[in-house]
Amino acid sequence: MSGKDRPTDKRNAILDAALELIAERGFHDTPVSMIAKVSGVSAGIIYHYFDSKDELIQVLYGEVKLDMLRRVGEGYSSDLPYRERYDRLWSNSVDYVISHPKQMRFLEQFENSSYLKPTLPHAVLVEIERLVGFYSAGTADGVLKDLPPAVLISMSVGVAAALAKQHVGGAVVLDDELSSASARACWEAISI
Amino acid sequence: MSGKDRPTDKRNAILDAALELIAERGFHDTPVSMIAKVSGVSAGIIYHYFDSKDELIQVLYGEVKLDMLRRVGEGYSSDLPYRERYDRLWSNSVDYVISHPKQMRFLEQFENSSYLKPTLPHAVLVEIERLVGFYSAGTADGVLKDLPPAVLISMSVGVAAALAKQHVGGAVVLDDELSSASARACWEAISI
Amino acid sequence: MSGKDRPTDKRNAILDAALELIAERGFHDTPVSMIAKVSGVSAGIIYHYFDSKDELIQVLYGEVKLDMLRRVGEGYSSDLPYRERYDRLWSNSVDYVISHPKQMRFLEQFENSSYLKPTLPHAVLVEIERLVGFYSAGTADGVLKDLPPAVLISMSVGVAAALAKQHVGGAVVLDDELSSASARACWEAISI
Amino acid sequence: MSGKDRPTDKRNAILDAALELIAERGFHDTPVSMIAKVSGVSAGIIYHYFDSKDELIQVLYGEVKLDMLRRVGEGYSSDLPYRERYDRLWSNSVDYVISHPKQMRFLEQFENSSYLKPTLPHAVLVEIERLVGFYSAGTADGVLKDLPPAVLISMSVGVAAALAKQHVGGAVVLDDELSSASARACWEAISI
DNA sequence: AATGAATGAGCCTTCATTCAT
DNA sequence: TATGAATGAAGGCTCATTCAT
Repeated sequence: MSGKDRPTDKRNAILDAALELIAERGFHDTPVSMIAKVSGVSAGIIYHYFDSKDELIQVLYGEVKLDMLRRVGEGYSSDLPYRERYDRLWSNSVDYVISHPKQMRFLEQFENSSYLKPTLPHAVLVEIERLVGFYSAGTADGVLKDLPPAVLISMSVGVAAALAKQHVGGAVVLDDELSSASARACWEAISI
Repeated sequence: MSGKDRPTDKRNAILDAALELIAERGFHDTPVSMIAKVSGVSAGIIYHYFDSKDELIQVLYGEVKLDMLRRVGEGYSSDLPYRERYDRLWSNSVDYVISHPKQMRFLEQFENSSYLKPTLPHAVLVEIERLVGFYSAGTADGVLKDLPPAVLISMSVGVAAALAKQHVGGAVVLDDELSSASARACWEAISI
Repeated sequence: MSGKDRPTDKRNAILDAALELIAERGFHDTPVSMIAKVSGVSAGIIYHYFDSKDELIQVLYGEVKLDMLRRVGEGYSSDLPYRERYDRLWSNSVDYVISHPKQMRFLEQFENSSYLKPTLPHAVLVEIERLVGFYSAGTADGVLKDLPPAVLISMSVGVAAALAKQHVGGAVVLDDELSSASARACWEAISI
Repeated sequence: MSGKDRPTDKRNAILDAALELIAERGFHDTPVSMIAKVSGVSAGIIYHYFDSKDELIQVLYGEVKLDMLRRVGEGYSSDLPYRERYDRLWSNSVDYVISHPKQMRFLEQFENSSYLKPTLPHAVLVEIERLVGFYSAGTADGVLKDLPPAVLISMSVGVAAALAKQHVGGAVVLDDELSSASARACWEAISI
């Protein structure tokens, strides 16, 4: 450990504490003072790094959302056959949701709240483009049905995320076998 | 309409105003005083009908959720063939989501907030049982895949709701044709 | 039970409930609505019998205080020797305090609150005069010390009440023996 | 005095204002906002120094009660003869009550309210022990009557306080002469 | 950069009182 | 007389934000 914290460490500590607290308690049961205490900084300094509580949350959303999309797209290569790429997307989605419950709680709260803004950060849009690209290419190549990418996404990655969420909630046990069977079923929905 | 309000009218006015305001502004930008003003009652009387703001919201959730589930299950009869029943569920879901945006905004906010309680009202559970019944019977009759009902639900009604939500948000235009095509695709996912 | 309550019954029920509740919970944790509920009447009707919560409490004070003074002065006769009259006052005081804890709690709260008004009801003043009369006559007859009656009262009845209060609170056990011994001691203080 | 307030000054300003206001207006006619205004601070900061209005009042009670007991016990030495020590306690009590009417109003309100808790702060108990010690030693040494200390206290210091209270209220004029005469009378009550 | 005391607006809730019935 | 729904003025408390140090 270096003798003095780099400023970025403090900033990250704030964001980490905010994520953890908001995931567990919600936006409005998470005062700035509590974020300060948990992250080991003073309340005042938070306003040095962020203009307001609102901006802190927006920034946090951007970072978490981007990280999520990148992990879902990880190891993805347009060299692979569609079916294999699909499986990759599916399992990445399931893995992310199951292993990042705090992030998911945060994202869901955010996206269903009035914090959500109509415009997404550019980097996030780029990742979404990549995802859409897979589906539109699949359609163009005659492998996937001729449905809008948004629809195909809902029928595949969307279902994967929904199932993983239910696994976290205890409503179903999504072991490898059930996950594969579900992936196969959804492939029937989207493929020709 | 009689000249005098029945007490139930005032109660309903409060619930209606709360639904509208919370859907648009969120729980925490909706002070009780604002609910009072919009529903045309005094702030104090709200506490005559409900123990607290929290309880008001819980009651509202129970009513809205129950109404939604009933509308989704409407016109449903076990005499019909599975495919027709499925179509019914699909279009009911799409119709409800598209025609009840306030309710949906409210439900989503609630279910992704710390207001959500682990136990649902009995009447709601009954409706959920009905829905689950369709899928488990389908599996037992060899019409639907041998997957847990919760999984089949996510692959069908869940997708319908997701698409309708995107329609409301403007991301896709879910006309009858696209809806039917999507329903057909999802049927491929869940049927044998 | 007669077929209809006489109004005075309802009024008394209100006063009784108020006494009980205020003694236990204090003035400000005793809403009018609670007095109504405990006394089995509606909140509105209380304002038929009393102008305000304040007046209700003033009336209650007057009644309780008068009753207390009368019981303390009970069986008192100017025919008896001073010492016997003194013993009577002493034991009446002790008895009242011990057997009327609610009344005492109420009186003490009232007399140490801003409810207390500088002027007492006439009937109460009359009773106080009787008491003062005993002491001033005693002084005039050369039996009691030449001290103001108020001082002699504090040294006798006042002490009796204080001891009884401590008995109720559990700080001392004021059995007959201790009571007599204490009465004797105080007699030494006030008598010549 | 330095130009900047030490934090303790603000805390004391709050306690002083609370004492003054509560003594004059009672607990429930003394909003926190009024304490803030009179003490020259914002309403919010009071909750930085105290958890709640209730705790503020409890702390205030502890401080006032302790100060009172210490002043009553001032200049007291077990080297002095009992009679002189008694005189000291008597005059200290009278002086305190007469010169601290706000404190007395506050203490009486508090001790006759539901704020009173069964357990006293340790420092207060220590002072009470000292007082009790005087009386039990007096009894052991055969100077005072064989009565429980609590009883002897009521017959002496208790009477002194009662008389001083009446002086403040205007019911008697407790000049030095009357005070001495009363002290002498009570000494007859408690001494052998 | 950093602290944390301080501010003050606003929120949920209570409750004495009124009034239509 | 009697009810209890309704009102509306406070009150206690929280918390995002500022600022002196």
